[in-house]
Amino acid sequence: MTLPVDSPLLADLNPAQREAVATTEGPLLIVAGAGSGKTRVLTHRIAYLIRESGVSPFEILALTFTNKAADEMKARVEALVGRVVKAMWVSTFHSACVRILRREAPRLGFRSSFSIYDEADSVRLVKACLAELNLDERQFPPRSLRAVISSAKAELVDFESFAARGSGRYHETVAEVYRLYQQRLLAASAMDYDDLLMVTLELFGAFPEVERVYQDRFRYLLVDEYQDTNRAQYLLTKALAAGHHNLCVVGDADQSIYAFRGADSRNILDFEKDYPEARTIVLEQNYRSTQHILEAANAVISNNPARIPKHLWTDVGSGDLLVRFEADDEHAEAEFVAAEIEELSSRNILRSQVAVFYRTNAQSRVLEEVFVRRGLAYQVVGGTKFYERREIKDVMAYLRLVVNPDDAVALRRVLNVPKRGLGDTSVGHLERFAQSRGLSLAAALVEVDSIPELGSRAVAQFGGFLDTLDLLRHKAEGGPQLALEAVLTETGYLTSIEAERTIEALGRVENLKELVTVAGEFEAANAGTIDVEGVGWEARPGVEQLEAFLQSVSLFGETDGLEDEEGAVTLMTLHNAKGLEYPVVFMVGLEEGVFPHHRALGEPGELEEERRLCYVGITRAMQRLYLISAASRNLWGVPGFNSVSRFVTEIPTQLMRTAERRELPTSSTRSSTLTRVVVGDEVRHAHWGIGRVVEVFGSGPGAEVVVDFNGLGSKHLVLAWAPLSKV
DNA sequence: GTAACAAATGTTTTT
DNA sequence: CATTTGTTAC
Repeated sequence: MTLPVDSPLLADLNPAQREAVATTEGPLLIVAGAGSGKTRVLTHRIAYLIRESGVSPFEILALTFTNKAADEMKARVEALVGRVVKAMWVSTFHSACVRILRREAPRLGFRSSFSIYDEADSVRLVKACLAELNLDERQFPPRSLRAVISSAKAELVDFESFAARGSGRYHETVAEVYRLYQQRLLAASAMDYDDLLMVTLELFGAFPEVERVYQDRFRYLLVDEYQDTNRAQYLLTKALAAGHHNLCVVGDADQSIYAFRGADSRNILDFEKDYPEARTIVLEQNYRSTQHILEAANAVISNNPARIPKHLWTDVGSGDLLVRFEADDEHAEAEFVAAEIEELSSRNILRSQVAVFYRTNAQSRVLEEVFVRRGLAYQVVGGTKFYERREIKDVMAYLRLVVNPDDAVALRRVLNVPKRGLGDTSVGHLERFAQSRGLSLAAALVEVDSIPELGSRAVAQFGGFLDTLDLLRHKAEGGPQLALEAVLTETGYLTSIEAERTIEALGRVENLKELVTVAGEFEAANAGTIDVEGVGWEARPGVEQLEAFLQSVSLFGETDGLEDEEGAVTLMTLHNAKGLEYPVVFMVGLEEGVFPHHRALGEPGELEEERRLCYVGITRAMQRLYLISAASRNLWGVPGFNSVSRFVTEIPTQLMRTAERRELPTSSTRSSTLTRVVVGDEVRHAHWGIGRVVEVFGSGPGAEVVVDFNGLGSKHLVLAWAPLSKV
């Protein structure tokens, strides 16, 4: 075939990349090895469609898995084609579905301002269902029930098929919970993450004319990380591409690391079966890593049976050897990492070029302690997420109630927050009343007068709560920021936290302030933007902005807030590392039982997924890779001795050198470097900042101190454990 | 109804 | 060990 090689968009691409960009028509599979310029190809392809093929941006839909990936793609396409990118749909599967559902969900009985339940909301609802069915939480743990329901939904198994596909008492009960759970979601006009995909597909099934609209509109479809699609995402892709078949999918089966949440790498392996006319282009040249790093990655991944061999190669040279270090325990591990990073900075390697990857979030704690103590700037991606903090969820629940009065989970959450004398007894009466009359909780609330069991005080409090909500609905017309400020003041939430006068409360106030700022920024960013359907440029009224704000927060993910902070080392899980690259990478906790995780040890399938995760980790590194393990590690306060991870032994020894043991400044590696303090000392705490010692009990490392932080609260601390240092 | 304390229980990874 | 849940005393 002939390609118009004169397009500047094809200029600095290799032949395979060029073909991937210019093959615009028909199904196309791009097998993109790690670091092979995948994003570059995708963005150039979009630009090529617009600039060379004359495709309207309105006709392009690009789907990614994370908002971060979507944002990056948008930014890079914008650099190529300009502001017209704002009119394009470049989004995650989930937000694309939300955009469709905001418009179409009323056909299925949902408000267009439906709520989106995150995992915690979802667990709460499962609990409520268990209570309603008089089931024991111990026998049916809500979290695992939610997980079962979630995986069923990812496979598009509704509660009827679920009930039919198994037998026995346990299965029947789960099916019953599933049924009630769905019923409650609909009644609350709410969807969980899985519903966003499943309901969209239901919508397409029930209203072919609606499906047709989106099929016709999106003539060109691009899907990133196709190996991570689950059944629902696969079918959604298929449905949208059914009319025109201009479907371009990009992925790498070796980087499939989400099977645990329903991803099925057969989707990418079977692409050519689904679309017999498909072209396949393989990108094998790696532009990211040194040869040594690539060889290590290839060596590890080749231990997975039944994979299609791939030969990633690079011409950047062999580079440094990988660095291997075995620490005595997790503290020594963290000390080594910190010391090594300091050593690297003395050789002009910036901290922002360094990342530390671990298997589980809990592993970040020791690293953080050590980094704080040594004054090493770092940022953690993920972990306790901002939007999952209690105070944030509380005020967001108020906002959700403002736009969706049916949201029962949000209602239950804030009915007595802040405390207004509506405890379990009163709320229990309300719930029984609602249930007996077949009313929603919101509807029952309006009729509290007719609940005989309630005392006059409770009735008045319920009434006051309703009035507050009305007031908030009124204020919400002023947009997200004003709505939020109204929640903080009118509900008494802020006052009640401030009244606690503790350090923790101070932190919460800070977080709430931050949220107000975020809301303000959201307004600024969305003022006068083009509206969802591209109908025209118009500022959206306050309540609609609020809905959009809630939606963006609901779908806000792990890596999304990540900006390369100047001078800070980045800490994250291996899962979060996908799609990123760093000149220097530390992989820690390379021990059997940690990585590979003990849950995977007996399961060949899961072990292979762990190995792919390892492959992902290794291939993030550009120049330098450290492989670190600890001979002993405390797990849940109990010391454990794990052997070195099989992944380390799978790497040829000639690719590695063993690091020398560094001189460690302190041998008794505990959190605090302080052994002696006196009243009046100024100290710095990892989380709470600077404070003054006001009391000391006992002596030595076992001593307890009382520290007054900023005069705004004080804290009892055990000297040996608290991450304290002298100012 | 709430606050303070004791016990139990749980950790993989995430849109 | 850290958070959440259950129990007790006000």
